[in-house]
Amino acid sequence: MTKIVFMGTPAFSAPILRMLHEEGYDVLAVVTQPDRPVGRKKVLTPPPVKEEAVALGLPVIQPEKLRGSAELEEILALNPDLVVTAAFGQILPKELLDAPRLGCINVHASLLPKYRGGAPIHQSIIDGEKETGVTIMYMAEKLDAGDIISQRAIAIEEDDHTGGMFEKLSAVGRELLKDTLPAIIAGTNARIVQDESKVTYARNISREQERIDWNSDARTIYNQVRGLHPWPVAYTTFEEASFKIWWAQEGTTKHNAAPGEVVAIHKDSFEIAAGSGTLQVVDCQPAGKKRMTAQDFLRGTGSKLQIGDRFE
RNA sequence: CGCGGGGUGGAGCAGUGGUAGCUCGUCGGGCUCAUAACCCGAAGGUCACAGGUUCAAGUCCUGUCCCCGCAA
Repeated sequence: MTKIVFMGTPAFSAPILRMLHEEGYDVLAVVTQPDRPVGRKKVLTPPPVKEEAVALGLPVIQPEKLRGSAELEEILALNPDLVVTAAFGQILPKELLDAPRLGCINVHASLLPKYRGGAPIHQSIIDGEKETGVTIMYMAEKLDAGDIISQRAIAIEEDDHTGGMFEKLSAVGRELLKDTLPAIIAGTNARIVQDESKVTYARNISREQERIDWNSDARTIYNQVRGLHPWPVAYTTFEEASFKIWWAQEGTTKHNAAPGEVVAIHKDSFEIAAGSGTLQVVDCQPAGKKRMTAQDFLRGTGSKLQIGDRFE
């Protein structure tokens, strides 16, 4: 039975771990990030992979930093045949990369060499891609640069958003890994060097990327809104305070207003002028309030909203 | 003790110390070929909690709990 050490952290990774366990692989240990303080109250919260591991009765290792740690020695001492990572969130030191007999493989949520980095799902939607997928690859010292073993593509639909794609891609990754593992273990798998000329990057989303630029065209802003939904959410500024736009669509009202101006108010939505076209806000959150439908916003806080008001 | 906004019928909000209101939803009725439209009516709130000031507190004071925006 193949001995595996699994390394992963968020909800994307948990189903993959579960699959390994259910398929009968010998998961020696699960390595995940330490419990982190979450939210305003800083409640110490275990990462989803830890909860999954505990539920499956698997040993958990949570190094603050892998390189040079006692936990690293612990992992090496387990002498796994294979290390499987999926959104682990830490760089693996070379001595670990070189250790397993079958190597270290990674499940990455993009069609490499496109979208190397920590936010491939967000970025591909923000970019308006029609297709993305999952890559299973050998890990190299350089992030997401290792040789490709297998890939599976999946469509990004018009109304897909990051949250939904996370789930879809997690399932695809789980199935693809399940289908690919036998060849990896048998040593009959493909091994394709990445075409460096086609590399693109998807760095972690910055605060600046979350802010809406009303000069952009409506399509671009829509992609940004759904690419940042449901986390970390696109925002703009209204009456000097931040204003989150949870969900929107491209509007149809014709206008020649300045970007950011309200150009239409409907019963359950309102439209803001973009560089071209309009963004029709459906779900929003004024500063200090909870998320609400545009209908609720227009009934209460936004009841004074009128044509010509300005979002910035 | 990081900064700030806020807790009022099911939802979103208003409310200047003196009878708790608005829009929507819900229920009943009406109009209509019909409707998410319109008309009439009804139910539904110990105004987050605990003290205090006052003849009188949703409103003023003090403390506690909770929610949210920003910053970490």
